[in-house]
Amino acid sequence: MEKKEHKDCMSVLVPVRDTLDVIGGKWKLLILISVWEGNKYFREIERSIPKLSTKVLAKELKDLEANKLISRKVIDDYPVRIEYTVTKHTKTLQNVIETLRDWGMNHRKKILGK
Amino acid sequence: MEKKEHKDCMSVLVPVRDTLDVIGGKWKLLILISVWEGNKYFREIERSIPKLSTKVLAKELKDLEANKLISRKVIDDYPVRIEYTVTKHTKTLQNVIETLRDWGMNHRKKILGK
DNA sequence: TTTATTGATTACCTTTTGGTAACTGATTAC
DNA sequence: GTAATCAGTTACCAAAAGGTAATCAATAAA
Repeated sequence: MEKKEHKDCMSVLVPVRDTLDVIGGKWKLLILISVWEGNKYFREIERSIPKLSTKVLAKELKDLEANKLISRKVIDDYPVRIEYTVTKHTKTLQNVIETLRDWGMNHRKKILGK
Repeated sequence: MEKKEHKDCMSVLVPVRDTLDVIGGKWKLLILISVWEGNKYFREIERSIPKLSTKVLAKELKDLEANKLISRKVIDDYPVRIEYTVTKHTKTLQNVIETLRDWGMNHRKKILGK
């Protein structure tokens, strides 16, 4: 048997990578949860997450908006206000977050001793 | 209401981050699945994943071993062989991978049209 | 008039990550 | 003797990510 048969692992890995690209990274989930909790305005979100810079927040909000996990509404008040909120699609992440949390808690026990 | 009450989102985020640190990144899951499928030796794993460099593989295997997701066994044959295998702990990732895959598939539909 | 706030953008720099190629010592095949 | 394979390591360089600070126009308060 010279050559190995390979399972089609790409049909699993591609969507897994999609998910990790969308919610992975240092700030994405932090920002999502801040907005989820009710922080609506740029500065409000910025102040709610220590060490998060303006530049990175602006970029991450764009990414999240492109993935329909954040909606950006322009409010035409005296000073133009921008309102960020989570979407119906964001709520579908609940299960993902819980699964990652549960595995992480179990893993921590495994690694740092029972 | 000047100050907001904040939920304890850290009790969720810390274990979620743990999980993402362990299986996130460009190569970790790819390597894990390659070994899972039966690739046992360093060069064998390296060749099974296009574009993966020796240096990165060596580093990632160390990380995965530190997290008990890969076991490294030295076989004292004529040329010393090293055998990599997945562990019982690796198998507990099945559920996580499936959850990420399912969300990713659903997300793809959402973003790239119904 | 000066200062502060709003939601950002830009230039610049540092840190992290990743990739290339050469090389290690041991062994086996030619 | 020469070449190749094993499991890596090392030095060097390039790309990506991330942080800092200044700046923007609009408005409102002091």
